[in-house]
Amino acid sequence: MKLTDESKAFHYAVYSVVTQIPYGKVTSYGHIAYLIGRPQNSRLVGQSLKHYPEIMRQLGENFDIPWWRVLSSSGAISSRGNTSGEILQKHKLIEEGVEVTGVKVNLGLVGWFPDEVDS
DNA sequence: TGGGTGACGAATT
DNA sequence: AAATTCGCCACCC
Repeated sequence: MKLTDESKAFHYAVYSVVTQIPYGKVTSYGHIAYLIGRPQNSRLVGQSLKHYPEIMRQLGENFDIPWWRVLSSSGAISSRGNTSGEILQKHKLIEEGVEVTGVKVNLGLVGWFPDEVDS
């Protein structure tokens, strides 16, 4: 995974937003893309989270981020081919008091969709 | 370099 | 309510 200056900026922006999601709340890939001014790049937000351990290493950062608070716009835990990551995400959410029925959460209840965030 | 891909989203069945 | 369809676009061969 190679990082250009451009993609580094993107990843930093993503992580800045993800770290601001409150405990017990969730948001969507698309809303993160919106908040960082790249509304057409929701898929790239997913890729960023998928590879975040290596990306953070390459960026020289070592903090962890609450990736489990990011869901699809329908409130469902996104499928990624193997179930272990999804199971873990569900457990992490339940752990912080979020009700998960099947793979879904009630966004009206625990959704976090601000119009802007701190930069 | 062109085409397949995807932790997506909105609209449409 | 759930599955399909289609648009999207950076990334990676």
